Amino acid sequence: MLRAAVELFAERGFEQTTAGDIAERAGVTERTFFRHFADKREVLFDGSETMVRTTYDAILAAPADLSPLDAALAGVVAGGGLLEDRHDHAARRARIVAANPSLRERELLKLAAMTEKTAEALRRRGVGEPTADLAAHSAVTVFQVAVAAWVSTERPPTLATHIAQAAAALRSLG
Amino acid sequence: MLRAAVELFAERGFEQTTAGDIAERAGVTERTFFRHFADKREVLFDGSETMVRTTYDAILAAPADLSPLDAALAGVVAGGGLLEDRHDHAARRARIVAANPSLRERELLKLAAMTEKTAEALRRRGVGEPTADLAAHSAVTVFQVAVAAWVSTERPPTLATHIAQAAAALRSLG
DNA sequence: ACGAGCATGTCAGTCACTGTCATCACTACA
DNA sequence: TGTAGTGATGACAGTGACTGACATGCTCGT
Repeated sequence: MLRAAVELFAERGFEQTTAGDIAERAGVTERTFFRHFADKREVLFDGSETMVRTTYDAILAAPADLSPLDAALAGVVAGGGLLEDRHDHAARRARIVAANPSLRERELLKLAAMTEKTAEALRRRGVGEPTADLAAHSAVTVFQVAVAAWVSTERPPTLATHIAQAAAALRSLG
Repeated sequence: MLRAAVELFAERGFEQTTAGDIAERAGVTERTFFRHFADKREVLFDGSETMVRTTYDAILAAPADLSPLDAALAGVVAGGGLLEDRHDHAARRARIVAANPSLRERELLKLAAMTEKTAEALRRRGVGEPTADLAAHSAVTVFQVAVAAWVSTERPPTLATHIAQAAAALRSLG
């Protein structure tokens, strides 16, 4: 079902694929498609819940002496680890998402969820209100920029490397 | 039409208001509603195009010796200036948006557009690729955090003040 | 008066998504 | 072994967001 959707999106594009098309190729009914995915877009964001949780847990598990920003970055490195061995799939997916505004929208919502959870984790580490928010935003921004660079490279270094580079660039903003 | 929509959203909520309802209260047809707004959500993001352009222009007009981040911040201060004397309206709008995930989504898309335009302006100032992206993201994050704080206060200081505070907090992240 | 252009109304159609009910496989348990 | 409960699926009808096509009326320059 998930595979059917990605195939069709890649072949005809997102808009040109109806929920019925996906269901048909997957051998189920349109109705059951919507029982598994809240809406058509969600198909492309299946693992995001897991990634957010991984990030959250990693922040709580990080050494207590890390700065808020470093703890948050440790989190997104852990979350990004889930993508590490799926570069091809991530790149294909990124191409589909980039081609459709409503999918970009959904992606931004997922990243916002990641930001919120990251801030929450930082707060549980005792970080104060405005700092937690800003550090979370910064870390997720780094993640976003790093992923974009990572997927747009043919035979890239690890995503973690990209994250480290982006983080360094961020710090040198002054 | 715009007023009709905001009223209805505030009264019954976004989902409980159909496009037909809005059109009816505005004294037009549903069809003409969709001629003026690309979709139902766009009603709440009417001025965003203007704000982005204002931000963009301000960055290009900023003193040449400002750092990338400072130039970007000058931009969002100028963009935010458009809201300065509409605090009540902004707060009402923020409440509606916060209550609906699909509206949050759209808001994030608008902020992403602002980020992109900001990065583009920085590049036109000669800022390099990764730096421009990160500075733009940081400035828009500051803007976002500042607006959130601004609208949630009864008789707040200016939005510009909030932006300055958030920017200071960002810099002290290390 | 006349034609161009532009906003609006009308109508039919597509598609995302939802509520409801029936069916069917599987499991627990008497 | 029979049976009641549970969960996944199918079938079907309905709502509402949006679109395309065509007709009508208004305004403005000539």
